[in-house]
Amino acid sequence: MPSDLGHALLGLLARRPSTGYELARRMQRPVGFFWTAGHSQVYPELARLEDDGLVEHDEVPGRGPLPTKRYRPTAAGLDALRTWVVADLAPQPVRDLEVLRLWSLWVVEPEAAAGLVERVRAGHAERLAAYEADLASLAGDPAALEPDSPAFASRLTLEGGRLTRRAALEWCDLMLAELRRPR
Amino acid sequence: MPSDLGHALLGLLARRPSTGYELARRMQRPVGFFWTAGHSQVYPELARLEDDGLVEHDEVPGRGPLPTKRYRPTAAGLDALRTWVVADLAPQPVRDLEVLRLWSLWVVEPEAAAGLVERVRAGHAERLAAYEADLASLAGDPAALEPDSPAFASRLTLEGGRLTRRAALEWCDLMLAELRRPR
DNA sequence: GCCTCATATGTCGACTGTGACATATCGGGC
DNA sequence: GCCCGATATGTCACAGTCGACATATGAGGC
Repeated sequence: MPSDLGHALLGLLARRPSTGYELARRMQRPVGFFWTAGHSQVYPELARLEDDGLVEHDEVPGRGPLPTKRYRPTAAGLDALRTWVVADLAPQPVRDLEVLRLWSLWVVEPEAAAGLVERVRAGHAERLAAYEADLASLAGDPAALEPDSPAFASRLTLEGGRLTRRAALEWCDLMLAELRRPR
Repeated sequence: MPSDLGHALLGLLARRPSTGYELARRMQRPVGFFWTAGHSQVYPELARLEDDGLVEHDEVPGRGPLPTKRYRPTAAGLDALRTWVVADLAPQPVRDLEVLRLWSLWVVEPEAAAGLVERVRAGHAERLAAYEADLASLAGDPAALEPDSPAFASRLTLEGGRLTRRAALEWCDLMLAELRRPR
């Protein structure tokens, strides 16, 4: 039973075989849009997946001090991924530091509060731009319309990011209007 | 320097003095909408905050085996909260298990994928209902319009939840339409 | 009278996640 | 010729989180 991180790695490898180093980079982007991991998590997790027979590797020429290993999922690994994707999932607790701060917005002056909201808004705008850039690069790809293609799933998750970030921007504008309403 | 959890507790106590037990409940709802903690986290964190002089307590009659302590923030605690609210914050990494699964949606049959999306949609709908219930209970409160009132910050965060969950529902409907489009 | 639930505080071990440390090579710019 | 950054794999210590364990009382239902 791999962890969530293990399934994230299986999801990456199902799209394309990779070395641990490449996986760590792919965990920053595009997967980092909704799940992140550093290389110090990736390497031990790959070893566990291999122990469980869910991935296998061969060695390729590389530039590191240790042998460079290229991993790919086994048939059992793909099965585990398919099972996990549609398995029951508990209601997900939200963990959002920005909203936690906004919840205590009333303790500071409206002026300072508006400054905070501006910064939060900028973060959402930046993310929205990243989503739209990635969506644009998928726009011409006919595979993005086929439900059994990775590009299809990529497009849908990016659409989700776009919709939620747009809503977040709308929310920030609402807050700014209220904080700056003359009183 | 308290942790994020410590600031969350200060934010709760700034609204209303509470016992550790009450704080643990309040961390499930309403704060649990965007940050959760169990009582096993709350008690040690309260002790740390008291060591740092940010909260203080008196003992009140109670039904537990140990003395029941009611905590309130000190002046230093309120200062720490105000400072933290508007402090610089690093871009927040997203960590969303549902989206991580959806990103591997392409490995399963569209039928099964649609089932997953239906369940995700139901979770969003449930949360949206909770936000709207809490918003309704604030609707008649004139304090919810005053930026220096806790009710004001509560209302804004709930509005944010409403907007983002509505966007999530819209997204789920989009995915369902694509997965069930005849081919 | 008894059982159960809510009140109430706390500890402990397991797991996860983060950043720093360690090591070594190849390619490109100065 | 030299330094730097990217490639490449791994370990370790620390902090945060979560569920289980431990304990004890008062209130209400049966």
